[in-house]
Amino acid sequence: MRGRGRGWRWRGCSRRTVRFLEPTLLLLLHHGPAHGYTLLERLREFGLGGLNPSVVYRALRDMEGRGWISSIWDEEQSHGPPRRVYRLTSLGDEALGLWTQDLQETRGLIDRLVGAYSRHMEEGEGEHH
Amino acid sequence: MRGRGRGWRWRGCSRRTVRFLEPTLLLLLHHGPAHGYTLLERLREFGLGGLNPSVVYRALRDMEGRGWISSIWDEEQSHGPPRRVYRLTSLGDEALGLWTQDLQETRGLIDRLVGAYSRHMEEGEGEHH
DNA sequence: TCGTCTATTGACATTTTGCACATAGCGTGG
DNA sequence: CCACGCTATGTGCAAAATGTCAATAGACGA
Repeated sequence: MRGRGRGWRWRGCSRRTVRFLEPTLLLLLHHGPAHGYTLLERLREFGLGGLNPSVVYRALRDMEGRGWISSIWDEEQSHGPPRRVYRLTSLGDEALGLWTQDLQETRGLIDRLVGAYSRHMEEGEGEHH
Repeated sequence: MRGRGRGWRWRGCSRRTVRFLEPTLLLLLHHGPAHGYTLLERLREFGLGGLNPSVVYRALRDMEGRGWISSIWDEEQSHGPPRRVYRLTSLGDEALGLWTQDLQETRGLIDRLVGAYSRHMEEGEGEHH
């Protein structure tokens, strides 16, 4: 059982969600520094809700490893343990630009696919396969 | 070293490629039955070139496991070993429809992301982070 | 002090992916 | 006939990505 067998919509949250996690985080940080937990909530605005926190924190640490973002412990504290403040670096700013290009290319691909599909649906109308 | 560390464009071919492999294959088969090797070549039309054959064959077998496509050994032979002919099933036809919807949602998400990015670029012009 | 809410992190199992290689029929040149 | 190259498909495995569960930890109220 490879997990590929059953179901075309996978476990957990949709695969799509994770694919867009990093660019979305970069975008959110492009607006200004933020805490991880805050980002977690703001992700919902972009339809990336229901993500397991550790997935998000992991993404943040990975991006920090790449030098896209930097983090420090927040001085002033709220209701809880110390929080990290993440901030976009200039490298991350660049990365966001590249991601944006990449997303646009992806959109081009989707357009071609969906276009070909609907074109073929109009013409053929059911005499395929 | 998790592989996440370095480089924002991963090994092999772009990650995007694999994610669109299945819907593209379904679309190609929507036009009519075809051999695996043929599909492999036609993928280039959609910008999915440079894929390792085993990746494509694996996807085909997985999709067959899900009942989206069916295959039989081709009777007449060309220059080589026996070939399989893949054909879309009605279940696969449905799956293609669902995939198309999914792709359109994905496009919506991209639009929101790219939109937010360019909007923020126009306003702010470099006083962020 | 016990439970609950906010935050972040760690560890581990499962799944996905890429790659290298195995198999195999046919044609061709020597 | 044999080595070689081309067309086709399939296997196995290591490495990477992902999902889940649970640990840690401070503040706050009853």
